[in-house]
Amino acid sequence: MAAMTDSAPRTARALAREQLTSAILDTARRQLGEVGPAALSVRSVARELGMASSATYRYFPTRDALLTALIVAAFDDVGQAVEDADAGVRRGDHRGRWRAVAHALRAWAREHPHEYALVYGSPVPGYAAPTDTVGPATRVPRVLLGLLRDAEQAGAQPARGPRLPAAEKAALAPVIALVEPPLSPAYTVRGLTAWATVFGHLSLELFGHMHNGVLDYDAHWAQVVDVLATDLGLGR
Amino acid sequence: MAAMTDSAPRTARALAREQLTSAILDTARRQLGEVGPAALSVRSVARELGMASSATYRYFPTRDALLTALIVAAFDDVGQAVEDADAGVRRGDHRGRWRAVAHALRAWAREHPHEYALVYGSPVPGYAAPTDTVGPATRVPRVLLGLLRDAEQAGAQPARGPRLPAAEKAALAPVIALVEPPLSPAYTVRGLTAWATVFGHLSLELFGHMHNGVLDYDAHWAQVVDVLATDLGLGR
DNA sequence: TGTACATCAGTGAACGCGCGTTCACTGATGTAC
DNA sequence: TGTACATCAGTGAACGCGCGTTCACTGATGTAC
Repeated sequence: MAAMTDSAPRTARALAREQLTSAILDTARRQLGEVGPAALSVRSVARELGMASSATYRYFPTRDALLTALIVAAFDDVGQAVEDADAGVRRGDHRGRWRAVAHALRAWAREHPHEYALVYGSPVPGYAAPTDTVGPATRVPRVLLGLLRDAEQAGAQPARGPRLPAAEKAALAPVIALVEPPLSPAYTVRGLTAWATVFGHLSLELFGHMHNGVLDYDAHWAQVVDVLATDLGLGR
Repeated sequence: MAAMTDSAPRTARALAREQLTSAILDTARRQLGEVGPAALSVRSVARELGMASSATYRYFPTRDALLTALIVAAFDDVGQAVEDADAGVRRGDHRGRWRAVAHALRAWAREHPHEYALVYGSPVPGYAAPTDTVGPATRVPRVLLGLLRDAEQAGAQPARGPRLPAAEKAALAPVIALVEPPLSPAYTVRGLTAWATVFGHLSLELFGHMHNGVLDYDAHWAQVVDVLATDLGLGR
């Protein structure tokens, strides 16, 4: 008679299913952190959980489905970390927000190098990402764009750059439209450039291409983030 | 009596060995271009060449050795392309050189996406690069640094940025020392940042992370290269 | 120039491995009456 | 509340595959005298 607390799992079965699903996901995630995306195997996950490998097929119909779930989880994880970092800084402190976001992104990448590689590294051979991953993938860019929009609304101006051809303005339409009110094209170009710089630095650092050039990644990263903040015309 | 033209291969055996070695390498390269680094297999290369898989072990003692040779070849290939591009422009035209170099780099990456992934993407699982790859890997950075040094010697100045802490100057010592006379730290920071931007852009583009944001990669790339040229204080 | 021996290239079979996925099955849980 | 049937979860064996690498071998090429 009293209304049930009817969130999804009501029966014992549904509850068990929910738990095992996330147990599989957690284990897969742990193993991913050890062997990397290409070597992730259904059998080995099942082995660690002490179940028959065929049993996992009740939960993920295919290895690709498991990978997709991991990708979504990784995007959500980094998205959350970045959103939290952004939320922890006073709205008007745009440079502070940028720093916090950049720091959170790098910290996440260094703590989860294989997950970073899974979502931002070379594509996993034979795997084609379904559209489910698109939404979670935009969380990080949204934070960055939102912060730039706030800065621009507050009167910030990016460093001067070359003129913007009409072709380039047209090319950027989808990004520009991601936030409301929309970013100016000039700001968008700077934002995309900074975005590339950040991911370029992280990839070069994580994949070992700076070993012979830079002695102190922390110091250099801080400097790069500050250079970008200046180019983006963020406060201070 | 007449002095022999004694470059390395004199006997029929040595000649055959040289030819088969490069036949294996070429085939491996072709297959790499189709399946990517992680899926590259000794057996499949041998199959395509019509030889027993065990025979390849006379030439490359291990799969890793084959991968290493491919990595070196890829670095040399892109290094050559970039050096040629640089050499094709009048020395004093620093912006032109930068553009040519950037264009060559992207063209190479787009023509050889799997080789790009091999050398600049996520590490191949279970593979540890030996020191043989270090030399070829520096060809591209050397071109970039050389061009920046020329620009700086000619009086170019990078866009203003934040002050450089002593820790950062120290961190950059190895890069700074790569060219003679050495680059200023401020210029080095800008150079490294541009380097990260370029590779970040290429990785995001090649690995499909710009699909939903940018409509015209060519236009956007041209713009990014120009923005970087401006930030690097290169002519025009 | 010819012979005897050493070196090398290539073969095919085999070892041992792990993988993704399917299938017929048993037993437990849920549902309708 | 109890019974009959349907649904689901988990098992273990099996299929078929491809991989890296080793090994004993045969036959060709090179070298020393």
